[in-house]
Amino acid sequence: MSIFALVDCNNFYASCERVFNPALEGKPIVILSNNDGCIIARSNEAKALGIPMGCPYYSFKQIFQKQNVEVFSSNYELYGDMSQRVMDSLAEFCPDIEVYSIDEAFLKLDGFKDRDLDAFAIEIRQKIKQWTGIPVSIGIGATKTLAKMANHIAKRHTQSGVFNLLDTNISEKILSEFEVEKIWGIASGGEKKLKQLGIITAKQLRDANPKIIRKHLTVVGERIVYELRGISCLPLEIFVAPKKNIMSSRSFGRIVTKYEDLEEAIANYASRACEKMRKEKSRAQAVQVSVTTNPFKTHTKQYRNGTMSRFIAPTNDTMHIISQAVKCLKQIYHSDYEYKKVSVMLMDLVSDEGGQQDLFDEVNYDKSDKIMGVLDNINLKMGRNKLFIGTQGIERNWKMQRNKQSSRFTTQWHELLEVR
DNA sequence: TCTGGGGTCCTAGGACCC
DNA sequence: TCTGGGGTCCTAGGACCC
Repeated sequence: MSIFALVDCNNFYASCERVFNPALEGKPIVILSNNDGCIIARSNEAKALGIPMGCPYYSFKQIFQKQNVEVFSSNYELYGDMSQRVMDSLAEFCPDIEVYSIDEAFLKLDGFKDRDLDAFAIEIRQKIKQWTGIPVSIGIGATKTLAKMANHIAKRHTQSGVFNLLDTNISEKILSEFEVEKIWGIASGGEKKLKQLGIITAKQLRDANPKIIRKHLTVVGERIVYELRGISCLPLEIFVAPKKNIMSSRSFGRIVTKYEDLEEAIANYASRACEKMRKEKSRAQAVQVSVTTNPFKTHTKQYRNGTMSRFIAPTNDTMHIISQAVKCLKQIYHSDYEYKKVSVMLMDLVSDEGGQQDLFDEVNYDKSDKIMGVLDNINLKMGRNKLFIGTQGIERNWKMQRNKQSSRFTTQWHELLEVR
């Protein structure tokens, strides 16, 4: 039998804000999405006030003022760096680590069977807090799905922040009380189908016929059944799989109708996506551009469309990709809509080393790679977008709003925390 | 006034082949 | 009247995750 642990940072974004601003301790905090649109993270105190996840900020503004809720725009530079610190710290304890998301990691504890796992988890938790300032919860189980479940319990129903589902006596009781929709991988669609089959608890799902579950929830659901039985179907993925697609998309800070503004935005998103792609050491084989109006403004004319351009050979050249993206935009742009969002997706990524060269060797990567290297180096040293392609424009008045951002304490010298 | 961004995996169905 | 069988590849769309 395997042993998995899921380590999950508590209210991660809110906790990051607190590390550098201890006065926030005990206060309700919310963090907003890009454009200060939605609530995407809440401290426990904010949750206790009944502020739902994903709700629009404007509809709660007054409540926030009345209840003295601290509001922050999202600060991904800070959160990303704090995440790195947490993950590096975890790796000190266990070499078999899968970084699952910005605030979660799976550990495989098979090599620690002889230890008191609860005590070990409590030690990890205490050290992470000491080294990074971030509180975490740890769930332990025989599969990833069970470790997730254990973490859910750890976060809500324990003082220690640690919960272990390996003990069968405990797990029987927990599974019989655990609602099926809280299981990792079961969302509202699956919940509905399971309820029609009379399955309400995790225990019922575990004991259901896997073939019948597969019929209704595909192989994904069947795997969950086995995972609940302690049979691991989802292995630890230590090596980060190279990305297959890279997307850059952003809602606008205001309504945009002019073609020129959209073109600027597309060029900027394409440029950003290309940077990410080169960092991954990949090249794309196609680019897809999509545009959409604001779906919440139901009284205005709605429009959404996208189109794709395939390249002759894989490329990560910003200039080439911008020009292709702009061609796509021209195909789908109509002047009579109010646009809210555009996106650029680089698709079918392949490694930039070796790999397939163009059949007729028309593509000479050397020159392009040199130019892109210079571009990336300058922007790395001098700051994002110091050097950019003309199409990206200068005014960028479509840009998103982010008015309540905290300092990037850990990644920018001029934003270091000052102690007076 | 005002509603995020970025991914993955799976399946069904069409196109095409022999 | 009546029209095979089996396979692969690709794509769009759905579902789900954080």
